[in-house]
Amino acid sequence: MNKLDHFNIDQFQLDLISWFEQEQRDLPWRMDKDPYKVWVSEIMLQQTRVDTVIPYFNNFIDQFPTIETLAEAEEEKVLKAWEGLGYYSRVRNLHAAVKEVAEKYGGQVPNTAKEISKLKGVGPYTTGAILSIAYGVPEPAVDGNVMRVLSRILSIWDDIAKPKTRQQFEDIIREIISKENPSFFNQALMELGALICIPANPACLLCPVRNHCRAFAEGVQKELPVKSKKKAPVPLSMAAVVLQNEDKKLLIHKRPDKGLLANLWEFPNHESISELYTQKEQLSDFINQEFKIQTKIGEAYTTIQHIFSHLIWNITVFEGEIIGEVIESDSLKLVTVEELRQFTLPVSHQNILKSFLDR
DNA sequence: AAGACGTGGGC
DNA sequence: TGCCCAAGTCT
Repeated sequence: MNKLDHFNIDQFQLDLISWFEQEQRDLPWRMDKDPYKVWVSEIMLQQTRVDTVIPYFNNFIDQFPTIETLAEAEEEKVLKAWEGLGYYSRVRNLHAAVKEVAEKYGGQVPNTAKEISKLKGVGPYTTGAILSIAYGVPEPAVDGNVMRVLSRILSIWDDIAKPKTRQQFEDIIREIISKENPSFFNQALMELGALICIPANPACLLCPVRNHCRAFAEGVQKELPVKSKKKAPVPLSMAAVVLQNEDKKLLIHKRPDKGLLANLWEFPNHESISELYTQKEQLSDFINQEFKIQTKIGEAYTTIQHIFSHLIWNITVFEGEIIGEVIESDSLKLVTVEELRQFTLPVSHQNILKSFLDR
């Protein structure tokens, strides 16, 4: 039994693309088909809502309008333009990949799946999105929307959280994608998922392809897609301190270039390990050894919780003073509140700063 | 394959 | 409040 038996591919393409031509949103990355802008938008849109991305995209393109300008930009500036968007490795990978395109491809984004998919941060979805939208190549671009929409239309009950399932959807898309307009076909599927075929309470009565939809016919649209639940985030106790010197400058530290919040700046902190001695003593000992400074840590004045996708920071926030000299380095600096604006802080540490200024 | 990797919004 | 999500990729 083939899922596509009795499925009218030509009529489906027509109904879907006609709807998209009529109803698509005006979005800044739809102004033209510049492969670079398509690329930037696709990276920003990974796991991120359109409304969140719009201002970031406009600002990013203002600052880095071309491959060349981004390739030549300093990482500090590039990270700053991403501040608050999350998944920061996206922009570090984009930066590295754009440099590669500048050097290896003369500033032209390559137009084959083989070459595009080798670029850092460009996986199967983004490869298909760039190829179809910027170059009109009929390549699948299977994201969460496409899996949700297709699982309903074809009544597919495989778990879309499994990596293997995405491959199966790619195989199906290869069979039904419009060869004449793969760009609109792929975008229409995603637009439909964003506007009509939404996760909860899909607006089937407004759907341009409901006559093609098996889940709608069977009344099971709310049961699809099947998606296994993610593990709950793990709570972690942490102590952080806003340290001032005699000039009221604040001590900040640059995180390592790998892992969580890589290369972002933060206030000195560490994970609380045992109950053997107080959080304050642990923090003090850690900072003295890690940064080779002497401090007088005061009292905790607030607590801040920050929830990531996979963990929760429960941060006890202290204030304190630095005794004597600080030897600054590439990863340790003393800055005024004004100067701090140029550094990229994760939202959790932006909140620590606010709590300090408001205390 | 499954976990790491951010954040803000909706209900 | 708490949970799920939103145009995924890397290891």
